[in-house]
Amino acid sequence: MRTYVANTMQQVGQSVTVKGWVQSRRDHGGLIFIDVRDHTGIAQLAIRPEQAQAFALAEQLRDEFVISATGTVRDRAEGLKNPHIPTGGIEIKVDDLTILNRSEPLPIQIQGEAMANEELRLKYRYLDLRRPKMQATLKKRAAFYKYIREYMEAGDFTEVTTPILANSSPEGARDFLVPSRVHQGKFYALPQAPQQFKQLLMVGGVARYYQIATCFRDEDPRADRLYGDFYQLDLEMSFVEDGEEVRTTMEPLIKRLVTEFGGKTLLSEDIPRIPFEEAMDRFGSDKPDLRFGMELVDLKTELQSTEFGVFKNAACVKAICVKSGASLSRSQIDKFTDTAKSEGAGGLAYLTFEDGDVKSPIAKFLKAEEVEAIKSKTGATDGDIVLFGADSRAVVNKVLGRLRSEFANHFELKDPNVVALAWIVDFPFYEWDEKAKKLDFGHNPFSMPKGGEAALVGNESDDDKLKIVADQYDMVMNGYEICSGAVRNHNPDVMYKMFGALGYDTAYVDAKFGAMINAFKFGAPPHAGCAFGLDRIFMVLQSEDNIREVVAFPKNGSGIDTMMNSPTPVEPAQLKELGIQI
RNA sequence: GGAUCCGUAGUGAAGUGGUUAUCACGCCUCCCUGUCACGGAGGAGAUCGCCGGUUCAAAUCCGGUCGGGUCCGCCA
Repeated sequence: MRTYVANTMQQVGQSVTVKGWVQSRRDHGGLIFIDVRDHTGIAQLAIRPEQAQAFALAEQLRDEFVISATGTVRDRAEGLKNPHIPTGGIEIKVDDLTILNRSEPLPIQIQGEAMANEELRLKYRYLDLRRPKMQATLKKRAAFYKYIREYMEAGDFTEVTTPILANSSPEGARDFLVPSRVHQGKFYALPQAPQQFKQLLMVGGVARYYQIATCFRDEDPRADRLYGDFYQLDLEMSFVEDGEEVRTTMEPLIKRLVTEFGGKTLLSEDIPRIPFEEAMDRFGSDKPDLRFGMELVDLKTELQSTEFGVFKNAACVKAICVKSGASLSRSQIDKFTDTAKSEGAGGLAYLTFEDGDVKSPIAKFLKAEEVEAIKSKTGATDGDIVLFGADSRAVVNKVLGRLRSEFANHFELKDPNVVALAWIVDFPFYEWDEKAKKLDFGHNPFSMPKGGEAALVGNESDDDKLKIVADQYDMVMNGYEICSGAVRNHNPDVMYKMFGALGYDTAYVDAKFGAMINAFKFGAPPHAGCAFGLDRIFMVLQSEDNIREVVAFPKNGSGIDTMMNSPTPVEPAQLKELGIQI
């Protein structure tokens, strides 16, 4: 029978068999030590020439050979103990050794810190997973799911699985299409989210639904966004009064995941509700990191009569004050300027307050009282730097919002042990699509406008429509969007009107969302819900800044699985059977 | 689709125009009875991602290309 390495400590004086991998071999000529590793830890084997067969085999061992060793557990003498590992007080005097499998030298290092070369780690992920940190991550993730399920079950949510072979949906992300052999020329699509199914469950009388759902999106990845498939805690509740009911139902879970499960500290037990417009004004982002201040300050009023052209001609002038930022070197400021430009800024104007004086390339364009007003409004004191954005409101927010985050990184203001949560509410229903020069849905076309059908009355112009607020909410965790939800539109008439406002007629809505719109005609209860991005939440809880670190087999940044070599071409015969030509 | 950074033995790194490209780990041979990232002696292993250009001379400078990271677009 096999004894786990971690349990050998309790078996002193007894014979045990341990099985695992060779972590290291220390061959002293007449005495060989083997560190054997299993999923519970590392223990030392001692093999002497008296056990001739075992000794001969031990001489052949190399790193990562798979072995079984039987021997007696015994206490180590004083001075021979290893304080660095839990089993350091004992060792196993081996009588019998078996090589279960051999191993070539590993193409990656699995001891110590993770290698910088992620490409190789992913190609040999099955080896990378032997790393204790990765082992711990997989176990922790299983516990994470269990914790969530227990909360949902206790909250009277019913887990329902929904189809993986679903329909292509015209809005949103690019679909993964799946050809049908039986119905040639027709395609399924992998669900970007179980959105329509869960709403149909509401119509079907499921009071509270949840699912740890696999979602599929064929969009370019980011450090915090996986390519291809990822996991959401998807949920929906019927007969809710408003979005607040969903938020207060789910908020305790997230708080407990942060504290009880994740062992981190909440910035505040009180989770703020911040309207979208306010978030954009104060933080320049709809997913602000609230662990630090450095809020955007509007200076248009203070600078209304300025002669400085850059400020005078801009629709919007805002600034952020970076505490102790006067210490930044010229080249550091140049780097932040490049960042600002990449976000659409023409440049990056700034004022440095140092030695009771103000220093800046633009100081000569500003009147003394203007500098004073800026200093006062931004709260700048000696040693600070104030940086400006002057452009359209959208550009200013984007630039300063990005800089706010970058400066926080630079000055290490993001405490990794603290988690700041916020609900961003009241998203605009429609957005102006600058490329297409027309209105489009902001977030989710299935949301209820705040005020219901009445919100649409009298709003004929694009400007009016842009003011319509959706009953939509995101949860934000340390600057990451971790949840998106809404009170859904369960009224077919309102649905037709919301699409109609963008020029889509009834026939279009019926064609694209026929099942749902039809279902809503048969007594659909009011309902609301949301979906939490589980990979991303887990990433933050694990203090990782790359989401691939918390996933067993992620695709790389090009959407390729270099380990399995997918995607791959397929046999012509397979294509023919599906009626597909490339 | 765009921007930007990176690419040097199996692995991780050093090397910013000039002898035979340096180091650590790993690998091979030998020695070693208390190590624990054991130690000692010796050895093999790199057309410096690829192609082209500049130069008397290129890992190094320039252009292109391929691969990877990050960001923008995109992600209802």
